[in-house]
Parts: sequence; C-alpha cells; structure tokens
Amino acid sequence: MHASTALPWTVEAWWPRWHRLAMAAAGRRTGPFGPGHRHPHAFGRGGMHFGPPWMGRGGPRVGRGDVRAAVLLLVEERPMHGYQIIREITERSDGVWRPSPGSVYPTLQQLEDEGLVTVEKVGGRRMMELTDEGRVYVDEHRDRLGVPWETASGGVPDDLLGLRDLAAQVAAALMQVGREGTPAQREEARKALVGVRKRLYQILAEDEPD
Amino acid sequence: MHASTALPWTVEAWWPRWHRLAMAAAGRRTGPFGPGHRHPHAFGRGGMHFGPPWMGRGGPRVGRGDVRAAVLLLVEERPMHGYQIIREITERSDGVWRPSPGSVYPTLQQLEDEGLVTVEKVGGRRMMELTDEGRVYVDEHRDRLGVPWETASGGVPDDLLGLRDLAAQVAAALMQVGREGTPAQREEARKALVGVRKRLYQILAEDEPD
DNA sequence: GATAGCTCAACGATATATCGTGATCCAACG
DNA sequence: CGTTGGATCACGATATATCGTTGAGCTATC
Repeated sequence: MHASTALPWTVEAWWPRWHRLAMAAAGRRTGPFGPGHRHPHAFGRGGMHFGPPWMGRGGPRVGRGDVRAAVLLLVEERPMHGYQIIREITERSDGVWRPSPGSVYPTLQQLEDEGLVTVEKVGGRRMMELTDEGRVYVDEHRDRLGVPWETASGGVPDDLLGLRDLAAQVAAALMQVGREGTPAQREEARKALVGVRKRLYQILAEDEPD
Repeated sequence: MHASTALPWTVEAWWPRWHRLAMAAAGRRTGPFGPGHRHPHAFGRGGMHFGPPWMGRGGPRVGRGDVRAAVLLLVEERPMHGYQIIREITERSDGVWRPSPGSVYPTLQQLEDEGLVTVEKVGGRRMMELTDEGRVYVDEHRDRLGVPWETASGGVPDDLLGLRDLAAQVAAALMQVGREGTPAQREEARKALVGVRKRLYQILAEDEPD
C-alpha cells in the first residue's frame, strides 16, 4: 500500500473508510443494479435511487469466490497464515480490498476440509500450505481464479484513489489542529469543516440527467 | 456514544481517529510536557516543538492504573466479559477512551491472579465476576479508583468533541460523493478537499506566542 | 531540588475465530 | 422465458489474546 509518509498514522488504519469510497464509486459489480435485479432500497422521496446502499454494515463487495481464489493463489507462492493473507491481499490491491476475517478464516477451514491445504503450527501461527492436490486444482482452474486483487483495484478510477489519499491528508491535518491547536485555531478549523461539508452537500445536491 | 444518525456507519468505526483528536487537544496530562520533563522529539527545524508527539503508535493516554480501576468498578456493578468492558468504557467516556485489548485482557488476567475476580465461561464468553476479596478491595480503594471514564472525557473541551463529530459528517458526505458522484462531481469534491487542506495548513502555520 | 534512567502501564498491531446480516446467483415454478 | 425464493459467499461486529513500542511516573543520585 502506498502510504503517504506525511500521514501521522498508517494508512492501513484509514483504509476501511476510503476503500469504501473507492469501491462505492467504482461500482464493483455490473451497474448500480444487476440486470433485472430490483433494488431493495429507495432513499429520499419519490422513489429517488442512489445506487448500491452500502450505508449499513457488511455485504460483499468483491465477487463470490474471490476470497477463495486469492487465498489459493497466495498460498501457491508460499505458505502463509491467515492474517498474512489478509495483509497481502490488502497491499496487492492498493488498499482497495481488505478481506474480512469473517470470510478468510472460514475459507481456510473449508480449503483444509477439502484437502487443498494443510495447516502447520509454526511459532504460534497456523501456516497454510498448498497440498499436491491443491496445486493440481490451482493449475486446472487458473483461468477461473484470475487475479482477484487486481480485479478489485483495477476497476477503481485513479481519481477516486487520489480522493481517498487526499481525505486522509485532510484528516491528518485536522488531527494536528486538534492536538496542538489553540481554541481559536480549533474554531477556525471548525469553520473550515463546516464550509467543506456545505460544499460537499451542494455537490451531492447537483442533479444529473438520468 | 452519541452517534450522529446522519452517519452512514457507526461512529464506533470512527472513534480511533477522532478520539485521538479530542485527547490530543485536551492534553490528557499536564501541559505539553510534564514539569521538568524534556520532550524527546523535535519537529521541524530550529528545535521547534509541537507538543506530545502522538504521531506514531501506541503509548498511554490515560493514567496508570486507570484501566484496572475501570475494570474493577464495572465488574462491581455486574459480571462482564472483556469485550463488554471495552465497550462499556468507550460508551461511558463518550467515545473519548477506548481501552486497548492489549491492556484490558492482561489486566483481567492479573486481577484473576490476585484473586479479585473469578472467571466463568458462559456461552463461549469469559465472564468476570468480583470476588468477596475484590469487593473489599474496591470499597477500601474507592477514593483512589475515582471514575476514570469521567476523568477521560471530562477533560476534553466540548468544541473538540464537536470538531470530531463534524469531521465524521464531512467524511460521510465525502463517501457519498465517492459512491454516487460522477467524475465531474468527484473533481469538485477534490477541489473542495484541496481547499480545506490548504486552510488547515494555514491554521497550523499561524504562529502563537509562547 | 533537579535530572536521568529504569520500570511499568497503556497502546497498536498482530493473530485467530465465529455469528448475524446483506447481497448475489442459481434453480424451480408458473 | 421471467420471476421468486433459497442457498451461499462476503462482510462487520463480536470476542479473545499476545507482543513490541511508546510514554509517563517514580526513584536514585548528584
């Protein structure tokens, strides 16, 4: 992950917000709604729609089977433990995709159940290693496995990634004001934030033709 | 935690950033540096100082023994498991203090070792309950235990908490632009962010007499 | 009395694991 | 052939635990 060295904290601490930003706009899947798939939510009045409603918790943002594919491809390179797999996927997708432990660990368990990986405890960590059967499986399904972390980040426009990093810089500056600033400086920062919030609402309110 | 209902995601997901904001400015401890304590870091040139450098990872932000005191006081009310204790402290301090698992779980272990709490597995969770010895201990040390979550949040100026919530709203609006906006709208948002970043840097650059 | 060093507590990252929710895909039925 | 319902995968929150780093407080020495 290309971390801005100017950031006081690791970008990784920030990726959940901003990768959602990136994912939302990129629309990881076909159109706002799949073909024929009716949107279960409507926001605002008059049935106005806003697209995929990642307004709550969870729900997949990458394709089904992508976690499994990513795990197999990574473990093919070398043995890894679960947290390492999560980190590697995050880094290779430029922070756009950080798979949830909620999908990674059950996937590891299932691959072990299917005999495609073995688990070896090393230094208190559960290292996953591809079995011979696993290697055959990967070879035979390489086309379908694809390169999921590239698919995840490839669909995100560069300007969106730029927006994410810019937002992190703004947050960093704000933290510095909060940390070191006087009450007067904090008041000025407050005004600046009120202004940008208003501006963002104006941008959001701009109608666009369907 | 007073979560803004306008926020698309739980405020809890945001507290790490913004509670640092609050804590930093409140200066959880006496002045930028303790009396006589020289600051180990200097930023910028000419030895210019910026106060406690919460620029990296970790390091205590509440007093020593506060985690232990909070645990004892909470478990005195009713049995709780570790994660519940973390959540309760976070909520009672209005999100200003979310103790790290890195301090909570070792503290629970130590209290068990000292015989002040017992552990009972209930529904897969390790419920901590005060022992008779623990109750005596709490009664005899009530003055020193204080109310740590009130101490944590009480020192934070209201305008700083407001700044935190405002920042979360800005982030939420930005996510919506990222999710639903057109490339043109994203470009306008980018300009707005560049502007507010510049403004924040200006505010930070304002010198103040020592 | 002040300063420096050491110790200890707080913290973030690391590491694992599961459950309930959300969304998509596929199969069956009309 | 289209629609609907169920199953399955991805995800966030939950829950536990530890290790290395950071910072503050206390103690000893000058």
